[in-house]
Amino acid sequence: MKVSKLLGERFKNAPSDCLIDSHKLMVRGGYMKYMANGIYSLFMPTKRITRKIENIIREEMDKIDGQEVMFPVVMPANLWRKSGRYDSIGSEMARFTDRNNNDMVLGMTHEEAAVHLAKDTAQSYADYPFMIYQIQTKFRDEPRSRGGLIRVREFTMKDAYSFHTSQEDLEEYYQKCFTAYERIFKRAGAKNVIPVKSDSGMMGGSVSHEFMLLADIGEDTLAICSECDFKANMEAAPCIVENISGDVQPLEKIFTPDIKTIDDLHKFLDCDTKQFGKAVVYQKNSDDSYVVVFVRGDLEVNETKLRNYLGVDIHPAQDIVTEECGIVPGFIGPVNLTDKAVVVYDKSLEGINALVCGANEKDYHYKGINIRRDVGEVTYVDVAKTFEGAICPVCGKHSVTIKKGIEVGNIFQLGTKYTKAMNMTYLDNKGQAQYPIMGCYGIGVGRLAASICEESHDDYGPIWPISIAPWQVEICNLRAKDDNVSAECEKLYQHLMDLGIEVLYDDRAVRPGFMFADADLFGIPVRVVISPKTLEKNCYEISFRDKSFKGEIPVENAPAQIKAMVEKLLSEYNL
RNA sequence: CGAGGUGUAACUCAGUUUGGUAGAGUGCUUGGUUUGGGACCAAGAUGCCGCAGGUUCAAGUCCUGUCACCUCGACCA
Repeated sequence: MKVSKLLGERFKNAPSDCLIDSHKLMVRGGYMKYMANGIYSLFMPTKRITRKIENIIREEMDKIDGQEVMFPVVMPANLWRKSGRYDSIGSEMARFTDRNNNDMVLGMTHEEAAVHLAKDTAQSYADYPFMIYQIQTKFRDEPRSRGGLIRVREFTMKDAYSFHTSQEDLEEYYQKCFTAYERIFKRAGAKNVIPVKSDSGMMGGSVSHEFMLLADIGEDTLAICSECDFKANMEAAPCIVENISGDVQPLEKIFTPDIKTIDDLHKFLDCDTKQFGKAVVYQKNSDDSYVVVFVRGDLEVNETKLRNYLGVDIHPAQDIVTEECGIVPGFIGPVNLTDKAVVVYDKSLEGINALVCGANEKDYHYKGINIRRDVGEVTYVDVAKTFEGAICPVCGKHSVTIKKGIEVGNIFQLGTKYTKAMNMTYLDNKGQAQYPIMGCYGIGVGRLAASICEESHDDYGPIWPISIAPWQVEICNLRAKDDNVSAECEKLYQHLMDLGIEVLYDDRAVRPGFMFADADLFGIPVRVVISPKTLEKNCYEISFRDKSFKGEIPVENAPAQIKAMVEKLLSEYNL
């Protein structure tokens, strides 16, 4: 490809909306063009990158016996009614009616389609297990997209669905897929991708992992043990703390005028926040009834864990009217609390002998609360957010660290939710009808490309790993108006292409600085510079985008040498 | 959905307070001089000033409404 004909403008200033490096560089480098909120067109370099990522994914999926298929983007609502998700999913699913007034949806995930496709053709246990996958456009009407390709509404995703006749078989395949994912990310040149245990939602019992590319701009928070293998999404991470029991004290009501927050109370009483019981109020989405959660004063509530424990959806309480519910905001405590609310005690309070909590009365708190003595036997559950320095739930050391990550892939043991809902069965070897057990496995292709840019760039542009780089070699013609130089460039360009190398040739008559700035934005691993200067010495100048190599090679035999370099670079990504 | 902010050229932005010919830099076109890290000179093209309504002799500027986008939060199958 010649740069003079390549569509896509590269410029110095990124639009002010671009807040993260990968977004800035990919807009500045002519990789993508904004069309609407969360919707982008992609220029040729990006298409080439994502195609390479897709091919890596394809190869790895095929290796674990995946069958590539294609589901429709537009599906009838009735299919989604069968699984119940037409109603349970909110406005992130795009819906419309066709000319006959049938309800239709745009695919945001394809469990229903996968079951629909497989259901009538996999009726015997002998057909199992199998996995089908596709690489296709999804549309999810996200409340808010951000970060360029990191979080968009329309995106390309590889989604895979496996079907099994036993949980053991699913688990075995799940592990294979896990390994395949690790290979995919390595081969694509993503250096810092780690698998973490993730929240499996309210279905219970299911196992799922997310593959997280560690990056400060990541939207997910991860709890990672610095001593052992424990890695989990914050949402799913147990919070384990050491409680200081302290001495048993008498219950004492104290006057705390207008002291409503833990912070105020801490200043007022001058004691450790670990001795406070913090109350956080939620409401059930279903009927707005109240849920009061008590956690240790220095901790926060993990709403995902709370949601899972309650088994219903909740939201933070709004506009609490004491007269109606008996809850006194700012002064909530376990003693004499209204019975109208569901009360949840976090494990962090277990065993503390004397707590400071609200007295459920304006301007009063209790000191010396002993839950067993003053409230009775209660159940303690883990609903607190873990934190930097918390105790690792696996190795037991104070070694939890908190990091940010971008979710680039996830794998999930689905179970029979969809096969049951859509009545997909097979006959086992005893002639009994059974529901297949499913797993599902996703990778966001564009997000992965942007994430790799995020972790692999400098101030001047992306540094693409050669396995996914839009081209392997860029030729910079430093003097396009010089016939000699141009002829030499053209010759090398043709020669390298004949050798099967992907070449971008910058044939424009622009100043060197301009050309180098663009080359940095292209981020192509190997750069060949040809100018009157280099030809005088009868050589080309070669440099690597990651600055790991710079040198000159003689003109004769250059194509073979360049090919060898490319192959050596590629070999680092061949697993 | 809540709070805040922004809409003027392909990009960055000025102009809005105090109404009076639509601006700058970058990019683009043409010609020339240049040529190893975003050159210089000259000439040019590019605007529904988000949209609608209103006030006014006159609206980018004031008023009302509306839409879009951005940030934080909520949400995230």
